[in-house]
Amino acid sequence: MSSRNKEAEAAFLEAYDASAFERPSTAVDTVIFTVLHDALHVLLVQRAEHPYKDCWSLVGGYVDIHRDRTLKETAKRKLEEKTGVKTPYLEQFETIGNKERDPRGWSITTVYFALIPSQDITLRSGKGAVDIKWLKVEGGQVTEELAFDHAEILQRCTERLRNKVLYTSLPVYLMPKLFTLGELQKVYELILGSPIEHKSFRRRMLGAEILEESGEMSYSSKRPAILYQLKKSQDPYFFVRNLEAAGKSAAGVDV
Amino acid sequence: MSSRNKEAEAAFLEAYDASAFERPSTAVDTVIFTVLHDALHVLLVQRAEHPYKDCWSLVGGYVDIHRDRTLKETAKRKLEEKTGVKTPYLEQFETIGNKERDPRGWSITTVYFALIPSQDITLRSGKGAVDIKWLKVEGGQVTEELAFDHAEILQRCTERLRNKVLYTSLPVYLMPKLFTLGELQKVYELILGSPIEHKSFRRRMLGAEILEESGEMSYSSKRPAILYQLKKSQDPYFFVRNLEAAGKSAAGVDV
DNA sequence: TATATTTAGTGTCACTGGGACATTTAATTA
DNA sequence: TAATTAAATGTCCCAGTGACACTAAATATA
Repeated sequence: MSSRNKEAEAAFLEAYDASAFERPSTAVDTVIFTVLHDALHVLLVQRAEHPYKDCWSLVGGYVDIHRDRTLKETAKRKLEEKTGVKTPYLEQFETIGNKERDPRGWSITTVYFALIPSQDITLRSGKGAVDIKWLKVEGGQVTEELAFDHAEILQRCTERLRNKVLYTSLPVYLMPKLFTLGELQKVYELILGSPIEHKSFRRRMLGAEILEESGEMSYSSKRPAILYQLKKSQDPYFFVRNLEAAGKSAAGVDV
Repeated sequence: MSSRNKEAEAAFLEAYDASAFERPSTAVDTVIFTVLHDALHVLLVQRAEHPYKDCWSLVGGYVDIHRDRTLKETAKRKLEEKTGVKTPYLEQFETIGNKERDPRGWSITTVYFALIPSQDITLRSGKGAVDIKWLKVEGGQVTEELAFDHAEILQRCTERLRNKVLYTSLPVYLMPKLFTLGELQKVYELILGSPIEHKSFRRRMLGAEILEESGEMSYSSKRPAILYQLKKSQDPYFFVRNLEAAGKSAAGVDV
């Protein structure tokens, strides 16, 4: 539960001089996904300052025109500060700009989404944040109340992820270096929310020629499985043909 | 030929005080496509002011935080000012933000792309533009030198359009109210740059259930053709299954 | 040691969508 | 009246994939 103090926030906004700017504020927010305990999770930080003080929000911040050379650099910088991950799968999702989303006035945020494996990550709150944590995403939603329009962003972004997973190999970026096809399939199923016929799945993944056998095997309880890895210098993005009939209407289109 | 005066521009930039802003400038640019004389065209305006004075550029401008409620409204306003079209197919393409794209300093532009039928359009230069015209797009390029990074934007946006045309019905937004399947197929072929098998094309378009017979016929020289129209309240966006094998790597992904 | 269990991985069939291409249809024009 | 041309349909075949049965290889247990 977040404990947003509406009165303190009102006082803060009272003192805030929005008319000082003729330009919208420009931020970057990143929806950072990972798979944890067999569920899709998103990284959230608890805000240390007004507005939405103490509320949870996506990882993001203002573009720093002195430090950042590009928008994407802003996203990478914030992401690395929080997770230590330097080379995530990072894709621009959409840009939202309007008068209402931030009580301080006209603001623009460019939303990225990142996919990172949950291994080897040590979360750091850093300045500007009280706390930081992974939260389970179910049906595009999270149990905490989110700051600004972040709930809506998360919803749309999750839909986009699901939509892309139908015809791409994006989930490989949620996997550790080595993984079995069974493990990969589980991640697909967990994002899509429905089981996939395993023979078809193997046929498609192997047919896409984006994976290669690592030479090692996974010795769990039962029959060992081949450990695969992403081929070197593989495009970060590629089609794997349709998984079932793709829905009629497309997600992620700004109409 | 544009006649950009580099010395005058240098003087202008000399006088320009970039340090007055701690925020990037925020603009919207729209790649407005149409089909004219059996070729894909893009709408360009000739700049009246520095920088890139007299150069041709995409239709766009700064977000006006007093007039515009949303980013998309900025795009629509500019587009209507130039073409008179109020309800184009308008989709957000991508946002580019960096230090170098504008000589005045850090700038962000959100790029939209619009599809409009070439009928019923009367171009208006309006203020800020010396001239305005449609220019043929060939291989994602145009014969004029474009301002800022607009040549690159056009290139990428054209690629995205082509990619989408492979599996969507977007070209219907380039058509007049009534059109025959033959005419629609020509537009597909012209964007894709390769012929499409006509039986498959009809099967797909009619199978998508997005068109309906208007009741009227097109009486040209030979056998008359059924005039179709877009179904009322049709999603502005929908899949029509694959046209041939979709390429391996996806366009439009910000890596 | 033998058998059950479980997950990994394969074989194969049938269905579907779409490319290829031949055929028919309906108008105009010579 | 026949030729011409684009519109529209008929049909075949093939690739990709869902469905599902089957084999394989390890551990667990009797």
